[in-house]
Amino acid sequence: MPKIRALRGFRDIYGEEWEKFWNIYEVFRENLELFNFKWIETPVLERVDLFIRAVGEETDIVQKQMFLFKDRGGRDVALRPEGTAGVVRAFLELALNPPQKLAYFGPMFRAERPQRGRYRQFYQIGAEFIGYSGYLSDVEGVLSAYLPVRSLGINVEVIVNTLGGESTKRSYSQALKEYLRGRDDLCEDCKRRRETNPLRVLDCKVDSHRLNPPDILDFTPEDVKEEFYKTLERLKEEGVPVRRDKNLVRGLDYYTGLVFEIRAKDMEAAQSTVLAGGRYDHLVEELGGKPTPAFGWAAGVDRIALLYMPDRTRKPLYFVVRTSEDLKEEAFRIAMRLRGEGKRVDMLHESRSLKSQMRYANKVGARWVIIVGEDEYRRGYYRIKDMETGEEGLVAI
RNA sequence: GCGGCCGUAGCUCAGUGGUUAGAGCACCAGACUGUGGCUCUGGGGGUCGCGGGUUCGAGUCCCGUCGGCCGCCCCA
Repeated sequence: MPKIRALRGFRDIYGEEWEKFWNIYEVFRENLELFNFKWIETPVLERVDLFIRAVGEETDIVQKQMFLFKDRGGRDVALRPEGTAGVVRAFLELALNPPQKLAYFGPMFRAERPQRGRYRQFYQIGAEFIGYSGYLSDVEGVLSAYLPVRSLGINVEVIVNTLGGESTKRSYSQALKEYLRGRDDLCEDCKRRRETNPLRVLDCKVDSHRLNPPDILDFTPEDVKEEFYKTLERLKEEGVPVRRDKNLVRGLDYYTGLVFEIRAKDMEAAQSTVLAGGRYDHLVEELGGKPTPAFGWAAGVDRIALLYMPDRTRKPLYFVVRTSEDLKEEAFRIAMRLRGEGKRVDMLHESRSLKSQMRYANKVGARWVIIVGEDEYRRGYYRIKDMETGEEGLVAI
């Protein structure tokens, strides 16, 4: 029989990596608890219109990366490519009153070409501040993202920029196009991009262009600009390693104001962005709610797992072995009794020689081996061996 | 979606078109029978990713396909 393999870009998360995922989630959970977040789990499958409206018709995510199909009722559905749309939909559907801080953790799906730190099913931890406006909520939003990452001990920097607002975005985009048209020293990709997606030219990896494009801040209203500077200052005061990059842009249409990325310093550029987000003041309205300001971010768990080394402190392992198969039941009883005392205990069930059981106990890292032996058992004892010192002692059953 | 590199044992890999495809590690079992690690000995395990083609003969050459990595695109 030919083996059935996982689909391209889909994978099994197992053992040590699963442990990492869970630890990363725990650290985020503890940190978000400090901000009084509520947790929410929304469906993996939604009507495709939700994402078209939320993420943007013209984005690559919607144009070519969604897993799309018709369900049995003929509805057009999609596996969620990101988390914000579903959370905002739920916010409206559950008729929650703003303000709300909602956090989530789960798989997202995008049909991209997979590579390291990029999978077709990937995991995000995200947080949404719905019904929050003002620069302090921008500050709180970035802090709620930075603190958990810092707790994980990852060496990062925070990069921020502002998109100013709807009208700013448009007029800036126009000005940028005109600026780029006048240049013939761009790479081939950028020459194409300057018409289709001029903002993208700004973070082109080919830095030989030596561009000096117009700054979006010059197109931003004074009050928004002031708040942006205040945000930057407050973040520095809070000890966040933050800097502005006027070329930072985000791929989702719904962002309106502050945008930010958290980048790992010890990682190749392709995987270095481990978390990103920003302000989206029009999305709630776009999905049929009242005008509601909001801010959110999502962390890429798969990428964080590449950087995070857990200080795994598991309980020491007790391993129960027996000298003959007749004592298997008794060994099992002892194992369960120790588990009842909260100890981590394991044993083999197949019949193997004592030597083989010992070898196995050693391999799986047992700290202590409980030896259930015939002689001792008759006298009402079992033997306990310290696998580090080799010392043995008798314990009454 | 585009381009490049790659695919041989569980893992890392070797294998000038020519017998029954190898190594190290890992695994299993023994080494004067109730005790792990070290050493020694032995053993199991491979449709050479999959499918075609060329050839007397293909792991080796060609095509396709699937998968991985890297770059692009894009993004967490």
